[in-house]
Amino acid sequence: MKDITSKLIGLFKRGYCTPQIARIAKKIKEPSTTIHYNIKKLEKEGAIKTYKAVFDYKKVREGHCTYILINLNKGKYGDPEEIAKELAKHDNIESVDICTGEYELIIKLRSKDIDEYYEILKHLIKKHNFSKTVSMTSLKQMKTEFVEM
Amino acid sequence: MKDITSKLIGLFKRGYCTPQIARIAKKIKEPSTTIHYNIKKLEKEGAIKTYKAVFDYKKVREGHCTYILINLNKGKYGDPEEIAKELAKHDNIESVDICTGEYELIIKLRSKDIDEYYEILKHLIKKHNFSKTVSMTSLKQMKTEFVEM
DNA sequence: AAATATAATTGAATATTATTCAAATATTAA
DNA sequence: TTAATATTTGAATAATATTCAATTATATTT
Repeated sequence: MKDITSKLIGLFKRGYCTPQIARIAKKIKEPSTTIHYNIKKLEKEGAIKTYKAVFDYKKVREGHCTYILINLNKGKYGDPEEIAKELAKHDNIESVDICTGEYELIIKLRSKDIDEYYEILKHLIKKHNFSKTVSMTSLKQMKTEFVEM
Repeated sequence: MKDITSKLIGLFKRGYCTPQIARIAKKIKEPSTTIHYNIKKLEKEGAIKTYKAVFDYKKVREGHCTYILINLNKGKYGDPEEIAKELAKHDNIESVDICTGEYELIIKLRSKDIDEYYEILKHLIKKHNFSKTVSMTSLKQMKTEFVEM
């Protein structure tokens, strides 16, 4: 066996998809060349970042999902934006936002299970020296990435 | 003018895209028929929910982004799952999770600006009778839907 | 208001890509 | 070991995206 599946999941997580121009043309009853023109325009303007897949994350071994509110340690440990950029590179982190309110950062972390979640969080706290974290684990995901589950 | 753009954004928010089989085949150096077979399998299993676009949300009039932590009013106002399902239908809400911790729900809300955000939140509080909400507005979105910004 | 420039729409032709099918190979179950 | 099932693959076909040139609409300038 070649395990093409996991390669596909990796690629689809952030790209390797494309619009269905013919289907859209039928749907909104316009010529496909018009649709094509307008899509290319959105892409050139940078309004569209990428085309990607949305998964049933339980079925792709990322069923555990936690929102983590983070307080950073001020001073010598680098500025929040740098830390946020670092976090954004992590493959298990779906989103990273610098926020208003009690916490400086909010991240959404997906993992296989609670054990993997714990290992990742432990590692992140150590690496970036967070002064405080509050975790909210999802018991039921009703909607993700604008897609109802 | 036909304003095809806003129709496209609406459709791409949750679908009307498809995998690029030929490009994947080149990338991982396997025959495109093999890629095709494996993708169809993932789709049949329900592992892939949809293919969609990710936007630069500032450029599609959804630049304001807030995480809202919610406490529900117990009792007569319906169970959390029903409310979550209702919220999930809302077009400005990117995600809805039922959570552990101090708050029962966490939602991610995208709007044009702070005024629209305020109107939507006011409406939601009134409609679903939340007992408490805490808002964390994103000052900078470093990553969304697994896509770095 | 007219003239000009720019942007958007569209049909026809072409290039690219997905899909189907049948056969071969590999894996799993009996 | 055999039979059943799942996966891989090349060749042929069907469907789709893309290019191009022409038309129409919109915005800008005089």
